[in-house]
Amino acid sequence: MALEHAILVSLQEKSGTGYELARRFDKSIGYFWAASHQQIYRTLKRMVDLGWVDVQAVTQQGRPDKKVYRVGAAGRAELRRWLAEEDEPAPLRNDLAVKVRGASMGDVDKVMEQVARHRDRHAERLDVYLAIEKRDFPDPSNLSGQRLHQYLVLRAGIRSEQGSLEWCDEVLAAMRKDCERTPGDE
Amino acid sequence: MALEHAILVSLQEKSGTGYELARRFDKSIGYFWAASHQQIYRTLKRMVDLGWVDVQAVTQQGRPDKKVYRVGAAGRAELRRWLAEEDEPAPLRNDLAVKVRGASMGDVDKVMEQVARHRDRHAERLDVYLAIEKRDFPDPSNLSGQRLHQYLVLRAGIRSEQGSLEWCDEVLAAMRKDCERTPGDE
DNA sequence: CAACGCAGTGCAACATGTTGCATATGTCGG
DNA sequence: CCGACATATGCAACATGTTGCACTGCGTTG
Repeated sequence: MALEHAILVSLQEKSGTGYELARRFDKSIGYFWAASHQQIYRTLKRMVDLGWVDVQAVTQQGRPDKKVYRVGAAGRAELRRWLAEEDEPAPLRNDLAVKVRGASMGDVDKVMEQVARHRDRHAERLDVYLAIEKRDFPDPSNLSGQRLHQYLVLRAGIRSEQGSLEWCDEVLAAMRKDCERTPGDE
Repeated sequence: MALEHAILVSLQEKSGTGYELARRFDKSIGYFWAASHQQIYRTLKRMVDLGWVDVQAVTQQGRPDKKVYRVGAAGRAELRRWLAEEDEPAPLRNDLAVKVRGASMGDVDKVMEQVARHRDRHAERLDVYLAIEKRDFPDPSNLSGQRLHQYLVLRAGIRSEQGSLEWCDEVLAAMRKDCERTPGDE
């Protein structure tokens, strides 16, 4: 598992509260590892028990108190261990593909609508990523170290969305053509 | 959720036992929706309780008895309902990307080894998919209906593996170049 | 003959993720 | 002034997925 590890990476980049982490997981890190705030709070607690992170309560005025988390020595060791660990690519879970495979068992048009909707979502995401690329990494060939790694992860997001988008278009084109050829039946 | 629905699609294509389903989920359907046999047995039981599928016990000689599952009317209705249902693309969970993002917090070379291993895995998968494409769909432009849908799902697998592979190569190239430029430090 | 793999079903315990709710305070707009 | 929104943390119940084990009986291989 890796939510702990995603949190370690994020906290190592910058210490912060559970709340702040939750917001990071709504953007940047969250683009390739999703997590809700409940999951984050629960996991942070466990990580404190494991000794991976240290907490520091901070009393605030005008705002609720907060707890700042920092990666400790044990956390850094665990992170290094995990980074070097061998693991297999996670098996796929593509529900839209399941729908396409079963399309003829229901309303084909409705399935095509779903594909079109996903297509648009992927296009939106892609726009977001491309905007970030343009804004934050205008000259990618000169990046190095941590900045380079951040850029490469963004590239994963871009490629992934582009791939999904193109597949949706391929599906729509093929299914439209098939509808024309076999009008009204199936 | 969709394991039930993936099972409905698979059973609708062809009735069978839990064991047979488990093997299908090790190939074809399983290429885009993974499931273990325990999950499948448990889910089949629930689907019987829901009235979506019918069971028929078959006593065999020389082999353990088996239970053949068939999609019933309620199951077909549920499948049609789900196929038409709107849902959002699932959030990403890319642990390799997390490792790349955190690479400089550990042994960069080890992370590159992981990327290279994933690269090879994706290349293997891609070969499998391309072989299936060649064998089962030599002339894709003439497909229609269910066969077309099967083909399109295979295309999703091909595109996905190709995308992952290319990303791994991009990462390896960029990180190697970065290592040469900043030898020994960081 | 023992060990292993295939066919076949299943439980129990655990890990992880989701959903809904609870709680507190300050600011800002209508 | 009231409600919405941001800040900030958390529990409880549930759904889903993972891991390890148990049991049967046949055929093959060492």
